[in-house]
Amino acid sequence: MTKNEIADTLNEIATLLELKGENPFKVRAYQAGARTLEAVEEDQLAALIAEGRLESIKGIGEALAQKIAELHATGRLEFLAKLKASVEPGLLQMLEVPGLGPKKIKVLHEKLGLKTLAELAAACGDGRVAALDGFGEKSQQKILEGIRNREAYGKRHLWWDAAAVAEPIVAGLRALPPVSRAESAGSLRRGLETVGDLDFLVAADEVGPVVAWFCAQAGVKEVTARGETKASVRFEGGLQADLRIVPADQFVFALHHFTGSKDHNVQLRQRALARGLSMSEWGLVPAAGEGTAKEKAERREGLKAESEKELFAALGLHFIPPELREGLGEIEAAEAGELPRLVELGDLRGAWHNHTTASDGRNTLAEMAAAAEALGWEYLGIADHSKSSYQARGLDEARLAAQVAEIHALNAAKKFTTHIFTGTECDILPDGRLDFDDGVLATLDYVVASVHNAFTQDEETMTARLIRALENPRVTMLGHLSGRLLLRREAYRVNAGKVIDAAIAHGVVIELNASPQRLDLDWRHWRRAAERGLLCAINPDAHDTAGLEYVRTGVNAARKGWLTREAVLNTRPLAAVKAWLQARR
DNA sequence: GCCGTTTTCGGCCCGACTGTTTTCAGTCG
Repeated sequence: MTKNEIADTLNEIATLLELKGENPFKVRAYQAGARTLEAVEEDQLAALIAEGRLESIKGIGEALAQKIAELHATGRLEFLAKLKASVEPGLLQMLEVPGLGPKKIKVLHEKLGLKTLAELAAACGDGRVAALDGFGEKSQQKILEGIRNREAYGKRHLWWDAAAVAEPIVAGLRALPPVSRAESAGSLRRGLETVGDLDFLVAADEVGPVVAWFCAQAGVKEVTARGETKASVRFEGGLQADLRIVPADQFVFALHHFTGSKDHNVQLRQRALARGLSMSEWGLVPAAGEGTAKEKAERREGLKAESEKELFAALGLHFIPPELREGLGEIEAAEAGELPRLVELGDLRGAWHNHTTASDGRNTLAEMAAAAEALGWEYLGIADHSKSSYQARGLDEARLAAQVAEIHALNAAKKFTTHIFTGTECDILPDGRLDFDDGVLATLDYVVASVHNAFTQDEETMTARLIRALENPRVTMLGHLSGRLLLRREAYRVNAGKVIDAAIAHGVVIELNASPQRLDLDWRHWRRAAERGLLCAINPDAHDTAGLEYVRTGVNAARKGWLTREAVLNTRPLAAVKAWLQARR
């Protein structure tokens, strides 16, 4: 196991112990051990284990050292297996309900004998929860809402998670002998922030082996449909996937159809009709004449298209990238030849909002720098939390100064080709002041300002708070403007339009936080904001080396927001970025 | 479970907010 996987395991133990009502300091010892481990470099960990010197690390004693060594060597832990077996799995799910923590769950379990979310919902429904000591009407209502939200949200999945499932499937389909083409379609292909189910489209001259492979994949829990041209399966995680198999000459039409969106398709079909054509998943055929579109397509009366580009061209349009197909004016723009040249993943040369083990990150500064170099980035910004974010081990002035010195030394040593910028993710305090004073901020290359507390302020207060922060000339960019967590937490109340106006007025960048669960500021704002001069930074908000790759979802969202390379600061080369930051100081 | 010239037990431990409470416990970031 890697150090971060071991740390995950220690945290899992902590959660289980907490649910069992263990000594809270023991729980904290496991959590502290996990954090300590993250701050160790991977090869250093292997050496410490080999030399039996794990216990020389502060925070790791005899018990943790033994468990870490066992996990490192075998990836398994008997202690954890037993612990897991002794805790009802339903109780772990209850932890995901907002407002429920280990203490309350323990009470619900012991006093009412509740073991599952369904039982909990029922107990809320008939008032048994409100009657418990320490609970009341409001708690009961909040729990019920939480469970219902969870059910509603549970139908969708983060794009990142869905893509991780879909990509090996597309690769697997393409490797099958009868398959000439395979793509995923639907909202996944359009790069939407959440995905309902997966759609796969295949061109193949033989159906049987493709359906058989699809239904027999690892992770398939249930085959819900299995027909001549179509199959549906459900995976362990609840994700549903549909497979459609078409003849090669229908592939392009079907791909376009199943990519959607519905609005886009409706508009495009209207356009086709106005030109005497009928468009469907079967093909693009003359609207008049004998038979349905399907029959005409089968008689090969329609357009032959090898690519979507040809399909759009037949309707007098430039190619519309899938991300833009939301029925929000892309057809008009394609007709006028005014589609933007959208930013691409390969345009990015770095990013700013990233964490290290100094605050709540899980990889050290050197590990993050090495990972950025491996991605070919010219620069990497380090923006660890500021002191008020106590829970994230935010840095105070002294620790920040030490980190700045460490970064300067790293740059001077030229160990990595990637230049490291010094920054902070500075808390915006409830009144709009910043967590560090200007003198401290002036020692940094840049400042990301973000809200991490007092989420319940009213819209006017929150808007004024953000604008006050933007008025500080030391602020370079605004972090995750709305604070939303997709499928988990709504945005706080804020007038995004006014905040965007203020950012433009003060020359402050707004980040497109590319963390798969944030994608904040939402792509729906970007087109108009960028037209009015707002500059974007696609920031991964990485908390470990793998997290740097979140820029991929960020680019999806940026493309959905019609952003060009010019609108995104981190497409600029190092020298240009240095000059830009210098000019703002 | 970890730590220690307070050295083998007793302390470890942020602050705001919410909802439940007559003074606080639990949750959350």
